[in-house]
Amino acid sequence: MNDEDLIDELLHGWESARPDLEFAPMALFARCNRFVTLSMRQLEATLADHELSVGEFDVLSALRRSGEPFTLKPSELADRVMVTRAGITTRVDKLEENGFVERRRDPNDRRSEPIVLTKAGRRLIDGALVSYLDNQTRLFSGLNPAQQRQLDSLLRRLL
Amino acid sequence: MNDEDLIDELLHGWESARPDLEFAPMALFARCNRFVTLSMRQLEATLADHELSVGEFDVLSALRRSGEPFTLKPSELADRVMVTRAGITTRVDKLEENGFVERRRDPNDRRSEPIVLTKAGRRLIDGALVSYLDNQTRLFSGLNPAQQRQLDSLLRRLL
DNA sequence: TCCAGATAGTTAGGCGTCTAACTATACATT
DNA sequence: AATGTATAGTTAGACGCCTAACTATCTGGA
Repeated sequence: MNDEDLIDELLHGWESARPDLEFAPMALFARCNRFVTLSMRQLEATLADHELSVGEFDVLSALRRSGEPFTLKPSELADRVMVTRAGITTRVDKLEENGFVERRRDPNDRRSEPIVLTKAGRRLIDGALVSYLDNQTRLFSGLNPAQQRQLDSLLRRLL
Repeated sequence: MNDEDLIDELLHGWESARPDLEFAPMALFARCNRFVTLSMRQLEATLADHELSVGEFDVLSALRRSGEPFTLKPSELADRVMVTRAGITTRVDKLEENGFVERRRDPNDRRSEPIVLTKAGRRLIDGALVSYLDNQTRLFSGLNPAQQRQLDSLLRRLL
């Protein structure tokens, strides 16, 4: 039984239990959700080859794409990675322990602890990025370029 | 700054940091992910009006659409709700505590503990279902029916 | 200058899920 | 019938995120 069947089964179950209601939007969302969930699992497996969790990858990514000097404050990271500051604290704890980032001091504001990507961190993210992009490309390989643009435009409308 | 901006910013950040790589699929997935995440938050808020978590709603749903006598074994629930059995145990614990389901005994197999929807549970799910469907309909209200069919067909291809 | 309120980050505690180990029961083979 | 293996469900412990409370520091107005 594949995923298609599972969601169709959900739909048919409801339609026979409550023929008075309209379930198409529910099934549509279920498919979105399922796609994202399955994709995240693949992503986790891909990044595990680099001994990175998705959360850690996201932090290193934000630092990497911020450009020289690859430094962001925890609050900036929280905004970009869309996680609370508490979440950033624990991710940075682990990354620092493994030597991929360092906490510095801001001479102008002693409350602030800028996070900087180390050389090892940069090597790691640059390597993992290639695997990540390969994976994302593969996710959508069932769609031709025109269909990918179509999906993108539908999602933009939804957001 | 809305979500569109956030993902476009992600894309532009990468494109200037690594102009040698192709980031369109990454951005496409980011949009899928963001849509699902935001939608789940709305769903949580909607179901909170009925004092239900999404997880509990899923369990009651599976029982409701299984039809008379609204009974499923934990292992069947786990398959349909796509959660491990351990997860079902804790959800059922809470639902049972609140009187929405009951654990019965299977005379043919004493290992098995069929879960049955109570009258109160049925009232609850039938009420919450309407809110849930309203919410899902609203999620996709930015798309016309043809666009919704288009999205559905793209997702089917992806899964 | 001093203090009230804002802000940066961490810590504590809770929630929901997972995996793995465990208990109880059923079944199949001899 | 006895025993080894499979199956149903629960429990234990870890993980990662959240919210809320906390500490330290900064800033603007009396």
